[in-house]
Amino acid sequence: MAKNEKKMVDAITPMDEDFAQWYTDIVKKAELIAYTSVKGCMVIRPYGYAIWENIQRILDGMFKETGHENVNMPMFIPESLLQKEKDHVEGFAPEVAWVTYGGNTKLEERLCVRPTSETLFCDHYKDIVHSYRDLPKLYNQWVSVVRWEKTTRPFLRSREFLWQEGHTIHATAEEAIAETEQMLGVYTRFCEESLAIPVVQGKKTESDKFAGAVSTYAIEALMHDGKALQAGTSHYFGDGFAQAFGIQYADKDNTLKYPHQTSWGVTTRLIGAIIMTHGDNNGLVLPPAVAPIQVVIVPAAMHKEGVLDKARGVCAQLKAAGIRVKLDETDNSPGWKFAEYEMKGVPVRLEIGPRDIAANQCILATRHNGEKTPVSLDSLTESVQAKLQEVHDGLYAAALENRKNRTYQCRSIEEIQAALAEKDGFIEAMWCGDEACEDEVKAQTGAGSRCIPLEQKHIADTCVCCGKPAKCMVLWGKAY
RNA sequence: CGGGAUGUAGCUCAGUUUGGUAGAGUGCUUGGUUUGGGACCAAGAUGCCGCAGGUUCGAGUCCUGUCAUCCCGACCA
Repeated sequence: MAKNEKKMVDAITPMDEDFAQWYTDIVKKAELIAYTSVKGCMVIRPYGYAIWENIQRILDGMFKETGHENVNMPMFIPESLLQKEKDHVEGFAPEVAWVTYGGNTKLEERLCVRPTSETLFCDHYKDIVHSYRDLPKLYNQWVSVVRWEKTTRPFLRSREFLWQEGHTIHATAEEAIAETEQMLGVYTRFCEESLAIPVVQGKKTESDKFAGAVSTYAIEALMHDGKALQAGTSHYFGDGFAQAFGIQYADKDNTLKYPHQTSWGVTTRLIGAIIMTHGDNNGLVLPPAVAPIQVVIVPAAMHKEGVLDKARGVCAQLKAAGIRVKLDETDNSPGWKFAEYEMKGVPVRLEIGPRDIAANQCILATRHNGEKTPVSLDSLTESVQAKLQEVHDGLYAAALENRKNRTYQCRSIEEIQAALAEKDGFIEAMWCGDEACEDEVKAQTGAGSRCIPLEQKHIADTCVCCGKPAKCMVLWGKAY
């Protein structure tokens, strides 16, 4: 026992000791990723990819429900195309990867590997949008993009990452703005209802906007270590891209007009958010909606007559009810299996042994709080389904509680410094709207502006930095 | 891109100071005993010592370069 305990401690670095190492241990030991020989490019292993597939499936359904269609753009962008919108190219140029040869032929024009696909969509919209009848186009694609980051971390910042990028084009600014807001809402619902991650919706400040956008909205989540993670973004472009790319449509009154565009995206970073929101010192903790395995069945005294048959029966029954269930029939010891599936964050574990079978029950253990309760085999499916919902609610409540405990309202830079000296977290503080103050707060506290929350609070009358009249409340925090 | 650390078996690492036959634990394979919180015994397999140069009779060990990973900053989903 003592030996076993030591092993488990060795298995993973405690969160409080070294949060970054804890994170790295989890992504490797839960078999989410493997490194490759190219910096910042990782193998997303089956267990990690299965989480992404669940994210995709749910989000894709939400996109379809709101009228979007999937398309697929090429991964190469000619340099001249990338350069059509000035702010956009300036924002992305430093981190694009280039292709200059096709086979052994030097290309006449070098091609950039897409860091994002606004330019490709615009080039296409130019050809297919001519009339108000052609609008809107509500497109999305699930692809990978490349950004040549200097420092990389699995899921949080890799050079190639998987994402979805929605690109829509509308007749009017109002419609486009409504779309931007709608998709921010979709992301918020998804994070809260499927990932059990509470988020703050807000607008980015001018300095933090997406390259080429009129306005950028984002959802911000607070990780377990008190750092902020941007979990999704939604941009309104106005007609700037349309002008740069020459996209025009004839309106009902036969005048030529520039359409208005949006784009929005979430990435595999969401998996990083799940890890850092719900994980603990025993490993990953997955929200049931995206867990590749929702229920693992661990038979005890597996060799005893009837145990395996019963376990298989239970497995089939849960599977028939649409639950993602796995029965582990390997000859590893039960203790090994407990630790293994805890590491992998499986939300619910069922233990079935001779004693349980005799009592017509099994033991149901929940990963997030370690509780074990006996449940009757007669109503097992219902019990498991109810428990999965309970787990989700418990995860969400705990994450919300953590955010609440770590959100500080500050009226001066000194108060911010004092709050962050205790523990990193979100700072709610007023801002005059001046970029110099934004920079000053970051320089003095380490906390940058995360967003201007849609839900505003009145903390004070004056800017936290310069003391001039405040325009709005800003959410500040140290960021990933 | 600056500062620091590390690359040796699938994994964690020792060996580098003082150059001389490639090591341990764990995992893996096989057989047996086990199985209600990471079981035990026995036998076996596994190495471009990150990569490229150099010094040397001889390099895991010394020198130069390079690549990757981790941490801390600046930039970013």
